[in-house]
Amino acid sequence: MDRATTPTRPAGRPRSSVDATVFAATLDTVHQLGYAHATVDRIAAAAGVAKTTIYRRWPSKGALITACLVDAFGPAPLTGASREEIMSTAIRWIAAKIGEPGIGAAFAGVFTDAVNDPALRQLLSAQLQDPYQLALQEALGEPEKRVLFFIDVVVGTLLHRMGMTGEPMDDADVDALVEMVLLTLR
Amino acid sequence: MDRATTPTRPAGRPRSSVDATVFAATLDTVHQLGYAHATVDRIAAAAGVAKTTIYRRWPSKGALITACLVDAFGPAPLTGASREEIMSTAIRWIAAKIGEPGIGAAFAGVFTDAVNDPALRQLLSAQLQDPYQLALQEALGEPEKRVLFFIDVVVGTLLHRMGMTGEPMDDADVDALVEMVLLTLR
DNA sequence: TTATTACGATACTTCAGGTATCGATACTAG
DNA sequence: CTAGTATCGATACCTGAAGTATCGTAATAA
Repeated sequence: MDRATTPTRPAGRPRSSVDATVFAATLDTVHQLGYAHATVDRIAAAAGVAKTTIYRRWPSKGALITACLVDAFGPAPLTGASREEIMSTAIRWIAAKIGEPGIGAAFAGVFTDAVNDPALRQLLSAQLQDPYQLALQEALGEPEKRVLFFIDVVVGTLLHRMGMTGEPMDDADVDALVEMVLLTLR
Repeated sequence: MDRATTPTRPAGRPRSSVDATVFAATLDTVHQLGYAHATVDRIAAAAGVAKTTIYRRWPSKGALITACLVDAFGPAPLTGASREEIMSTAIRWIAAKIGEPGIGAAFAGVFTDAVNDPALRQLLSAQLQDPYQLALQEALGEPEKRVLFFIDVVVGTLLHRMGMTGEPMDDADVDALVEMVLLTLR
């Protein structure tokens, strides 16, 4: 196991750097078994790590999944010559991400858990939604309320399709979604 | 307790008609405690009924919630002089329903459960989505794929807002949603 | 060498969905 | 009025999963 090498290393045994391994095992397990059956025990086993090690890093399953999604999404590509192009690129990017194996199910699952867990809802909002919302606000020059509305529309639509069919939205419908949002953005 | 009076009553003690009581207790419990803490035990207690009685009528918590929602929604008001008016009326109707105490949380919760339970997903689709989808297809004269897309957009958006904020969407944003869908419908 | 901290393993607690059992009750049929 | 049948409430139980506690062992700094 490789180690975390910090400039000022504190005393004691250093934490083994297992984040990447655990994230990969998490997505893999969710992909294969679904969110509900992807227990922390199974994720730990798949990562070759003890369950206690996971709970030392993330305080709950929801927090683990959230961190995993933040890692998987990375920064949004808010590129384009116009606001329309930026919005179009962003929608297609999130649609593609949600279509990746494990990510859509993990997203729908943690969202679902968050509905009845205010602490998790706040975490999800702060870690996953706020950064993209702020970046979009900046890139589009739209007020917060309007950007939040667009996020509800795009992410809600994609997750609803994923939840009802078990499959990510096909390209034709993603095109329709882009078109619909652009008509309103203009 | 009043009884179910069937024309040809079968032998044995007749079932007490508790559906309405149980549905009311279900929405009330979900409203007060949230979906996850609204356990079948608590719902049964609130309805003044044994848990076994509930499981004799509905095979799972998901099935109970689904039946409860079907009962709460009732038939959609697909009225209006034009397709635009029909769509507008339908969107405002479902938005208002999801805003009623307990219904939004119950909907989000059972949707959430369905993501990882194919049997429940099929039940939810058959009992809750298909009737409205078919009626909309008929009323709007749009192909199935397009109606399904509209349902994903409208319901997905409303549930995402409900899930992320804990509050139903306000009137201004429902207006924006109607406007957005109508721009695409035209 | 010692103090400190993380590690894996394992047992445990809590809670919720769902099942099984049982005596009591409300009917129908004769 | 009696026998048969199916439901009722109550209760105990099983299973699975999140999260906690404990403990001996391993890795590092001083």
